[in-house]
Amino acid sequence: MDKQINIGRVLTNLPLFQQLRQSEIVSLAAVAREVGLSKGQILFQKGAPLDGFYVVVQGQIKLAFSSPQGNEKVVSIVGPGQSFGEAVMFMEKPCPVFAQALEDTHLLYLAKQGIFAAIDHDSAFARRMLAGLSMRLHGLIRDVEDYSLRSSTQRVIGFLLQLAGTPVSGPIEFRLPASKHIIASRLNLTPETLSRILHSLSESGQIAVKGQRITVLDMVGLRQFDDLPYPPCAKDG
Amino acid sequence: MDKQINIGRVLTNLPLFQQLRQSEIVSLAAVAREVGLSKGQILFQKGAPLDGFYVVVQGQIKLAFSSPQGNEKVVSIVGPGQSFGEAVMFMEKPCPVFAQALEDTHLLYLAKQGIFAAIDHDSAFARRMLAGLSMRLHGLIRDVEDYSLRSSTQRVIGFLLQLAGTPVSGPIEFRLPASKHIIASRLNLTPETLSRILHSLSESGQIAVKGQRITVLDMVGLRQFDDLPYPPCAKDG
DNA sequence: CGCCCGCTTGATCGTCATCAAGGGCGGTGG
DNA sequence: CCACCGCCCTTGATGACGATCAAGCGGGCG
Repeated sequence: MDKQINIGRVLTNLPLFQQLRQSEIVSLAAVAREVGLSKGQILFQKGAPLDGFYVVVQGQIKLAFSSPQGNEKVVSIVGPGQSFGEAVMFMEKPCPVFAQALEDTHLLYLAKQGIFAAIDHDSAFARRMLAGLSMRLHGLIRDVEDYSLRSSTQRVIGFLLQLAGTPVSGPIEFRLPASKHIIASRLNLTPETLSRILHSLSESGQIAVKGQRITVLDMVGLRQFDDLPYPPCAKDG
Repeated sequence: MDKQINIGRVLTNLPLFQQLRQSEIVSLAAVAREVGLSKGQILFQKGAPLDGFYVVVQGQIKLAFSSPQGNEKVVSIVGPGQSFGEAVMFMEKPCPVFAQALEDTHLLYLAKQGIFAAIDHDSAFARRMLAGLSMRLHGLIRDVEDYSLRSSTQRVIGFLLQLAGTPVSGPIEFRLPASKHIIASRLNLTPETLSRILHSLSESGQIAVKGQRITVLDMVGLRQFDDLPYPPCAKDG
């Protein structure tokens, strides 16, 4: 296995650590541990304490919880360059979600001692952590907003538009970042409902679906397309 | 108006600033501004930038957003000693919610320059801010969990139990922290549904309701009471 | 070739929102 | 002190959205 990764290099490329001094990167790297997970493996269970946090180097981690009835709700899908677990680390409470690898995944584990040291040395780093957590918070508020006052179709549309990226005119193609039932859960839908919504969107000529491959035909049109199954004219035919 | 508040004293009593040196409290107090709001007044609109954050000295602030259709969803009800807006301040992005006084309210506004200075001087303060944001994040995740995989009855029960405080046996009485339609929105319910649920809970002998005054008759019983209108035996008669 | 898994499609059901009135309580004014 | 009004809250009837249950389909891989 010569796929040995250069921890310092990975850290340097993370947004969080972008402006850290080299010496600090080195000390962080010293407390970093590599973690390999194979697809389906659980990294930690809901309720576990965390003495550090994780950075995804390669692969994908899902954060989720499940109801007593066995239903599972995906809170977040974490990809390369992104991190998770900071909040739990700072809070020193049981983790509210569990973490599972969606594919073979390579992580870095950063123990809190190193992070605290970096905070002590460099208040700009502290600010960046604060900004990072704030972004995370913002994202969750968006989720709450979505779940609270948007229909399932609107959530799907929002999700697709987000994946499509910067609004340009003309068709855009991309892949779903995970299997459809994972996406469905992330959007608080059943797989059946997601399937029907994608179907109806493609029937109305807004998108094209081919497996995980989605083509948004017209971003502005899709954004307008708010819920209206048969809006103007043409109820017949 | 001799009801002049002592800013330093208020700050000292906040959990966030508990262990700050006196000198730091003084410099924070120097950048703090008092803000008075009367009931119903909007503090800031959704989308506004924030150059600092707020602490509630007295009164109540609701944080909410509203859909294009005019529906309003309360994200949080902030009471005395609690703060809000930190995340937006650190993020330097438009605020995802608007803030409105639920009653005549007295706030402290802390400009970010002062906070950043405190972070620079005292990394323990930085950690406490990080822990604070992490708690907030945790709370939002709980909300998402509630909305995603709990029924409306379960959400109401959870809310009541939280208000009831530490689990003791025997009846506990308390007041709802706001009018019922605000509570309903906070729980992602319509007022009608909340009313019906409270009614059914009191019919089943779990609670008693008198205006904003709630009596939980038995906390463990209520916690068990998960959704089951006719749970054990007796399907007949 | 055949199996398994992820996805789709159809039929039905439940939960909760919506629409529409009807109380009750507090506040104000006569 | 009583009458009136407005605001919450309640109660009832109905409907829609999305979940659930139950098959079918298709494609990748052994």
